[in-house]
Amino acid sequence: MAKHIKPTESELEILRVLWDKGTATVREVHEILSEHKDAGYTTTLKLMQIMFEKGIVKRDDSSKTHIYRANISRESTQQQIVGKMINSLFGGSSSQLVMQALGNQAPNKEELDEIQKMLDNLKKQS
Amino acid sequence: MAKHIKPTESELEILRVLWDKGTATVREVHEILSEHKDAGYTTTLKLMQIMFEKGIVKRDDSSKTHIYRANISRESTQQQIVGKMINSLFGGSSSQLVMQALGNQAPNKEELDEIQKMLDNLKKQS
DNA sequence: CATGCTTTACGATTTAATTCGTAAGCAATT
DNA sequence: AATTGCTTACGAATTAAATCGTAAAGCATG
Repeated sequence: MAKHIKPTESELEILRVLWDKGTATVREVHEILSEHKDAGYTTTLKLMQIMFEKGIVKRDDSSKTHIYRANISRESTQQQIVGKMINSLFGGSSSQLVMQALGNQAPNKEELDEIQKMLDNLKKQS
Repeated sequence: MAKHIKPTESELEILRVLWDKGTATVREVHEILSEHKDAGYTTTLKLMQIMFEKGIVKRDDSSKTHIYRANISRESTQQQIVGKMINSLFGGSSSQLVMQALGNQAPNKEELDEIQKMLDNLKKQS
């Protein structure tokens, strides 16, 4: 059932907004993106139209101002991209990626506990 | 001092070969790549020439057949890409990435122990 | 209903990545 | 020395992503 779709970098930026907000108009997405990025309104519009053609987003066009929402989940997209990276950059070893991520940017106490819990579970199974 | 270089997907494939072998000729890289990918020899050559111009690889051209080696380390490249992904896809939370990676593809016993060791260290510090 | 503001649609351009054809050089072999 | 087979160099074509300009349509308000 996993969508075989690889969002580009720009598409990912838009998806993040949609994932956060649930639904959004082009204007709303553009406002948020333009805080950190500098591109014209029609650029964002065009990107979202292309994403619609690709099936990455859905839209409600019953009123003039269309309302967009993501059509692929954050989780499946994360999984797809992380899985790909494990293979392409870490020779298939997820633990290498985990080590790198942990060394990179240490999580706080709560997060550590959460990871510990996950680890305990995996240990039981192995 | 981190190189501000973002290898493309194809460049990463070549880097992986160079990281594994240490040094390699275009022919050697191409042989390995063509096991899984289908592109002509001159394509690989051109890519490696471009990588040389960008400074991603070094080469010894003292003999006719040039000998290439990576000019950015596997570790720093991993760090760069993982860091970027944590921000772009996991809202800056490395633990989210870790959870995703662990759920994605469970490590074996030895790897779990290694992760546990790392986790213990981080806990001490926090 | 005219004006102005916002929207979508869409073509065109730009930029970057990938691919390949062809030429030229060099070395070994005939 | 000609042939063969490898190499690099390099221009050019292709493909994909991102950007933007312009036009047309909808809608509110004077």
